[in-house]
Amino acid sequence: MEVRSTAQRDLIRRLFRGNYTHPTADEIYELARRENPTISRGTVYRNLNFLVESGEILRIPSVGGGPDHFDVTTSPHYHAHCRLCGRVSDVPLPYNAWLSALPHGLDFTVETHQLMLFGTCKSCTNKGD
Amino acid sequence: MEVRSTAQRDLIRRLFRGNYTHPTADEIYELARRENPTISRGTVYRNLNFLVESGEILRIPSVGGGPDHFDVTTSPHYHAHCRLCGRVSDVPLPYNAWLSALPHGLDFTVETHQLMLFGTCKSCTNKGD
DNA sequence: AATGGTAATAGGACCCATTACTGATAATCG
DNA sequence: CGATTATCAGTAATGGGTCCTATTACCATT
Repeated sequence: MEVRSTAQRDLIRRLFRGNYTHPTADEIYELARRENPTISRGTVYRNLNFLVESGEILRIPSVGGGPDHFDVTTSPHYHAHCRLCGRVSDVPLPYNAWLSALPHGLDFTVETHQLMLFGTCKSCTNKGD
Repeated sequence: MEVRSTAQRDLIRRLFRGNYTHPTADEIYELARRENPTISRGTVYRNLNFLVESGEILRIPSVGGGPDHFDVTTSPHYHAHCRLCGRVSDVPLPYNAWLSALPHGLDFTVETHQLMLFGTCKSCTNKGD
């Protein structure tokens, strides 16, 4: 299937360049609307899925109902979720670090895994609990 | 606030006794309806929340859109999610095992964490991919 | 430059899991 | 027993996301 370059797709790509804030689909939608007020939510979702498929960005699946986040850093790594501001940040813990600790003889074939820390980020802590 | 004992709450409690299948709210709803056909979804959700609050069961938050699962085993532990049948099983990896590996000087105060393995469970593997 | 084929779009309907609201029912206390 | 009010059944509403339909935009070819 031929892949076309469109203004909307390129806009979304640009919104990610140098953006390490792990935005949600809705945040991307709001940013995109500032430059293209008629862009639709469907287009944002479709292109985020496309960019994840093509390996340009990473999806950080929600844990427990909230929205998914997206990440320009495509090498797999872990994330921390601030339960006060809802923002997601990177955790400099080597991926697969603990997987070697997995017991053998598990009745389960592991393909991937997801680790998420929950707590309070620096800036929320500083603002006073 | 006074806590009352009701048939619906006790029924849901009973459905968990000896049930290590990590059911979803909907699975509990279907089981409950076999004994009490007029029980409502709202009641199931309300009581699952109640039982989680009171520490009688554990909520396993969904990762990536699916429904939450619930667990009679209340001591924290890890889970594996079969992406074929959707069932959740326990992983005998000591909780907090890897947390000691966390780098110090993180700009984040960790309160809890969630680890989920994704892959294929034994019975789905046996059924042939 | 116009054309055909088809990818991608805007906008909205729809889906799923869950929560919130609204009387009605019933468990507990006095 | 009767009053209080937690809990209930039933339904509407919510939030995040997908899917559908008509329309538009891209691009290779004449």
